[in-house]
Amino acid sequence: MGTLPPPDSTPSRRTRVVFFGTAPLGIPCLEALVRAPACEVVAVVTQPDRPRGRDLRLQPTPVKAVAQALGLPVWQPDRCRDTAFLAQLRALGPDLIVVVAYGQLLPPALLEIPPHGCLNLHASLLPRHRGAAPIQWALLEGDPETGVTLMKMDPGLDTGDILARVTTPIFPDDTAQTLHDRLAALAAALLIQTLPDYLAGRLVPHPQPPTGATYARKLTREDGRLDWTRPAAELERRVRALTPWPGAFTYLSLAGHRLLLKIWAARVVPAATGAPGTVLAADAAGLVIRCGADALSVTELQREGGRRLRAAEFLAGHRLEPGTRLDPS
RNA sequence: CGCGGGGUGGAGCAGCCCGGUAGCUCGUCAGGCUCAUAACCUGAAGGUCGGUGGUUCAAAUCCACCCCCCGCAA
Repeated sequence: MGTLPPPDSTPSRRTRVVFFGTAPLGIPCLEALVRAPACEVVAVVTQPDRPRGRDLRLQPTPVKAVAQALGLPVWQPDRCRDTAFLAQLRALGPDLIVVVAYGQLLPPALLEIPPHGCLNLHASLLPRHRGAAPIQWALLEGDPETGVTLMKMDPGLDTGDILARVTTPIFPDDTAQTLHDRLAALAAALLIQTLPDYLAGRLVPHPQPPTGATYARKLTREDGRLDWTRPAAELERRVRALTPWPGAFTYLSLAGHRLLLKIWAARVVPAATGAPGTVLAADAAGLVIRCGADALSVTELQREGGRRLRAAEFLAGHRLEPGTRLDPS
């Protein structure tokens, strides 16, 4: 592997970029890099195919599917710290690595490969919500706003120096899906706007503030279980934070057995009486369930085996009398 | 062979085990009631019960294969 000439000495040469990404969040960034005239995406690194879907068949990652459609070379090392992979990457001679939702920590030996270093786009206002699920945790905690941070990667988990960031308000009806899509688009725009200045050395990296760091741990299916003793406002946020995955759910006893009930949309309505988990009303306007404080009017739901239905449609086929208890222990 | 649920008038469901007249909650249409209404009352239209084959005097229902949808799991 020869020494790369300084970028300034060959201004007409396109920047050789290797893109690391797995989840859909990175797709707009990848597409933007491919469109950028000053960049050449020389390879895409993504996680190995994993069994997914109803038959547990091996499926490509979302980023891989897009990369293949774009005709880009795709690499899928089991572990990106393996020396064989590092050698392969080094041989490619990237000027820059861009990482978005890749899913593995990059070792120092990898971070040192590109002359311009490794940039990461993270879907939060760092140092808040470092980690795997920043979008969901911003919603869960009721943050008034969130955003995307572009940082120069260091060996820590989302601890690198900040190069740029953009904020967006969290709207009352935002779900993890809508917020994700907005942040993904913002990330792509931020990357493309910032890249020329960064490559020209005109950006000063700022260390992350020493306080305010939180860790947004990965969600599990059990995080979706609604605890009716919690206040309705909190449960409403949880519904939006876990839509579409892993999904908020509860249980309903129907015809003698326990039925999984996914809650897709709900709003808070005032209520002062009734035990938590009790159905207060069930009509076309919604399925009103008493919570620890106030009540949740479920407007969209889905029983196991069934499709997603509006409350009125669901109730047309399922008799639900006021007084019914959900998720009985 | 990862586990499981389901496809029944326009929507959502019951009926299927124990074959024999197509049911419920809505919607639609017509009429009635009402100052009025998405409310209420009466009536009507609308279904080759996902497809193909089999068993049977007779299949939504039992058997075989196929197509499609969904939950778990990832």
